[in-house]
Parts: sequence; structure tokens; C-alpha cells
Amino acid sequence: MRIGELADRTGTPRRLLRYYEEQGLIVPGRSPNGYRDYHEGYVDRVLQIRGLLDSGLPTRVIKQLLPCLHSKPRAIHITDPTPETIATLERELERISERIQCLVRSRDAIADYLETTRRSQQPAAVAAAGSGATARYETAGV
Amino acid sequence: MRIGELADRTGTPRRLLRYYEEQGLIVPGRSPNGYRDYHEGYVDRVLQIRGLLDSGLPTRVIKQLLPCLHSKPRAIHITDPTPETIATLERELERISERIQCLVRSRDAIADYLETTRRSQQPAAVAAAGSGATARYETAGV
DNA sequence: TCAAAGGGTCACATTGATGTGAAGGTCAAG
DNA sequence: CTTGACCTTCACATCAATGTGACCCTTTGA
Repeated sequence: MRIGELADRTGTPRRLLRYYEEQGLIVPGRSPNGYRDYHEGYVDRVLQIRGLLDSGLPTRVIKQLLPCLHSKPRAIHITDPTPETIATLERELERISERIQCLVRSRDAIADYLETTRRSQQPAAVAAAGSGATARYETAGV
Repeated sequence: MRIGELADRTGTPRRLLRYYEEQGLIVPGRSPNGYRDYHEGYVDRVLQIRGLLDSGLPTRVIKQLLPCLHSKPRAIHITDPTPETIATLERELERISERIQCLVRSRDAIADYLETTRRSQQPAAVAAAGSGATARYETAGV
């Protein structure tokens, strides 16, 4: 597919798709006429990149993580990682875990807050008007 | 305490403490001489702010979340939130949950990758040299 | 009393992720 | 053959979070 379709399907401006490529996060092929050519897998890939970017990881780090994030088949890892790569991954694993903890704490605090607020509100009105705006957060599924 | 001590205790440059104040995230008192005066609670507060910033939340959003993140005592919430505030919080709750999911997926993928790599490595050498660099990640505690 | 350490404001620089527009090539449809 | 939609590169602009330095004041200790 060409850049426009990928942009539509991922909700990502073309500009950014080119930027991600410039940063080495994606490496599309080229049609004879010079147009970028993306295969199907880039949809998920781009969504994952955006998710990580939103979560505060810089492109530089995401680039290092990407090889791990695509060993879908438990196959042999093509590029056998160097010890430095492994060390980097371990550091990032730790940092990501910290971020998760921080976000989880905040999520739970917000959820508690909303829950408490909701309780202390007049329950009748809530029952009448609230069912459409009910927050759904699971403490379980993480 | 003054800004220098807070900076030391949180590992945060003074410049940024002033910046967070400028953004309304913290509101220190002032000594008679004009120096900023922080109470003990700001240590945790600043750490939390930094954690959220690292996790990709902009100061604008953090500012809105802070009221929830400090209802330590299940007390009455001083400023009873407006419906708009609640709606904002619910949206943010959702976005934070998405980030968590994204990070958790990545964390697990990296952990798997490391685990697999470690297994496929010559186990003898690993047993000999690896015990000091063992990655510790818990899928449980989240 | 003087120096050093720390505090204050102001302001400009930088970096990473983006927005936006100019100038031009490709291609399908009318 | 022309128009419009899509693509290309290049380049400058923006925004938030930071770095950094200038310049001056306050406190403390030798």
C-alpha cells in the first residue's frame, strides 16, 4: 500500500510516517516510480510505534526495541543480539516497568477518585443519568 | 526546605522545579526573603510529576490529575469537581489505561525476547557468568 | 568585611515530535 | 491534454520540556 492508505488506516499524518522512516523505525520498499510501498504488517507496526511514542519512549529507544516486538513466531532471532544490545534491553525493560508502575498508581488513584466522587454524588441522579458515561477500568487485566 | 535541597532529594534540576511551578504543578510558599519554601510532601509530589512526564503525559494533563493523586486520606474532596472535570478525568483514565496496555505488551515482549535469547545461549557460560546480570521483571505485581 | 554558596529573575538555545507549505513528478479519469 | 489526487523532497515553524548563562541579591562563615 502507499503512504496515504497507511496514513488513513493508522490515523497517522504522512509527515510522521516519513519521519519514522527517517528515524529508521520503518523501512518501506519503493515502487518503480519512487513511491513508498508498505506491506500489511506496517499497520500494526506503526500503531505500536505510536503507542510507545505516546508512552514517552523516544524514537531512538523504540528503534532498539522493535526487533523484540516482532518475534511473533518463536523462531530463531536473525540478528543474534550482542551483549551490549542485551544490556540495553535489560535497562529499557527496567525503565518501562517503572513507567508502568507509575501509570498504574496514577490510574488507580484516578479510578478511586472517580469512584469516590460518584458515590458521594446523589445516587438517584447518577442511576438515572450515569449509565452512559460509566467509566470502565479493570484492575484485573493488566 | 529550599529549592536546592528539593533538587538534591528528587534529582531534579532547579530550573525544572521552577518550570513545574510556572506550569502550576507545584505552588511552594515563599520565605520573607523571597526564597521558595517547600514542605516535605513536595518530594513525593515532584517524583510523581517526573514519573508522569517520563510516561508521556504533558504538564497540562498532569495538572488536572494532581488533585486525585493526593487524596491520601479518603477525605472529602475540597473542590468538588465539575462535570467537565469528571469527564476529563474519565478520558484521561482511558488514555492512561491504553498506555499501560501498550507498555505491558512491550515489556512482556522484551522479557520474552531476553528469556529466549538467554535460553538459546550456551547454558554453561550463562550459569557461570550470568547470575550477576539476571533481569528481574515480575509479570505478577502489576 | 569579604568570599562562597545558594537564591531570584530573565532570556535565549536546544532537542524531539510535529505542523505546514512550496515546488515539482506520476497517474487515472474526463 | 488537462485536471485533480496522490506522491516526492526540502525547509522552515511550532510546542513542550529542558539546558545554560547573565546578572543581581541574601545568608553564612572565616
